[in-house]
Amino acid sequence: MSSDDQLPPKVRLLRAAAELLANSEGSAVSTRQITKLAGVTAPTLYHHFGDKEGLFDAVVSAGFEEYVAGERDFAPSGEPLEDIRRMWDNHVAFGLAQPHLYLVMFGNIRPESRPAVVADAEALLEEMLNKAAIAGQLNVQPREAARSILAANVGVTLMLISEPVEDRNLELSTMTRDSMIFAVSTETARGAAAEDSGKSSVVVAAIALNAALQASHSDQLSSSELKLFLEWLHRISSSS
Amino acid sequence: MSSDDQLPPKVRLLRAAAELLANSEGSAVSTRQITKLAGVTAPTLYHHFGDKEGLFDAVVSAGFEEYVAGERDFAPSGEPLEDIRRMWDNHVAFGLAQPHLYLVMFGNIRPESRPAVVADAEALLEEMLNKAAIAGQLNVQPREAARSILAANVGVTLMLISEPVEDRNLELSTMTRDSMIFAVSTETARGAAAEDSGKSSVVVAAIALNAALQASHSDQLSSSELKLFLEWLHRISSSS
DNA sequence: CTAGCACCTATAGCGCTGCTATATGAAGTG
DNA sequence: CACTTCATATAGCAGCGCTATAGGTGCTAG
Repeated sequence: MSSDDQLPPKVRLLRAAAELLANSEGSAVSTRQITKLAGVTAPTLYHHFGDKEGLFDAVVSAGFEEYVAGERDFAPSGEPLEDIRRMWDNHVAFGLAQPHLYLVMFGNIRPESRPAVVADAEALLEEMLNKAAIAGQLNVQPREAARSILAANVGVTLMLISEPVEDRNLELSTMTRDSMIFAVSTETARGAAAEDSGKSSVVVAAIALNAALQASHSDQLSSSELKLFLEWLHRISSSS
Repeated sequence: MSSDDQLPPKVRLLRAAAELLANSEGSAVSTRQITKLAGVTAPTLYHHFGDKEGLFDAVVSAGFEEYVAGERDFAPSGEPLEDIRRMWDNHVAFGLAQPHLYLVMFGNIRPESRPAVVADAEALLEEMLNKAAIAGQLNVQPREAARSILAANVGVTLMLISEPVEDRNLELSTMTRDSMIFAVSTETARGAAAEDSGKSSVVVAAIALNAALQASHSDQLSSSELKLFLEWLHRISSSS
């Protein structure tokens, strides 16, 4: 109907879907709205994308690259934990800027069906947490920390989206963010404590070494040795 | 069609909706399924509940009382923070036991539309956090803590629901739970491994682990394993 | 040049959805 | 009995995701 009759229908469908997803206020977006705006008919949509979810996945993966670009751009500050904070804030900002797209990406939850985008976001976080682990700043396994932080990050973002705009208080985000990061990190921004009741420095060091070994393949050990070594390392770093 | 033709249609509709919501696997629940199971026709539903969402709200508020009952029953342990942990676990357990009902309650997120059940759950948490605050165990305002903890709690539960049953790792829950509670509390139970924040590498991490292992005897490895482990550690830490 | 083929798009419509205009029955009240 | 009020049913609307079928388009082989 409108957007650039020159472009191929596939692109027009993508743009129409993205536009409707970005601007639709509350109600759902139908295939008929999309095809009408794109100036094509239904079978064209299903020829190119299989079904509605396929089209949405395509829109999401485009939106995800935008998200990833935001996550990666201002990453290397030298302080991994500070970068984690920025990734958290960027995640929330993305969700609030494009709530409908965000809801399609992270809010469309069904039992036992894990969207690919969640795994990607998790990997992104884990990557950064690995750097923190290498720097000895992590208290737990990077993978577990990534899952935990992402779950809280999504929970906060969903809660903020569901609130009326005027009530949205970003302090909820920063507070939860710092709580999570503080809890998984070795930061001591709090009244000092003895090491008798928490993780020992052995565990912290083992986690750091584990992450460092996986980041830069050391050739000091043969592959079979390394395998056993890593297993022992895991055993040590998994002990409470 | 089945359930107790004696009962008034309103109750039969509620039970049918609850049953379908509990047993439906993946796909959505339609009004036709509900009315057929209840043995009534469509206008009856709309006469009593206004629309589909009204019926679901009614089911939810019944389910919520079940949820609240679980939250309140084993509450007064004398340790408010311990009670918060139980409320968290009960929340997750409820979500995993009745995922579809939970998704209707907490996962049906739309921009600027806050379900009543969220506010109720928040109030429940805040009430308990107030006790912690009175006992001087709280670091932040109970209201803020409740919002933050609930957001993380919902985020974790949604993430667990979206995972395949066999992959569900409740450690994600306990870890996030303790992170949140620890961060808002005045508890000082942490193993502080104060680390010079110099750039760590494989070597530095290996040296740190080596030192830490010798300082505190880890019993995760047998003595022979430990001997070989230390040798490899030495090989790594002497490289480059 | 034409035949064949692969790709893309449109017409028309199926079965489903949430919902309702209208009508009928039942129950209580003057 | 007449009247009102509440509760249920018949029948159907507009919208949904999706598709069987057919036709148009452009490329390549003979």
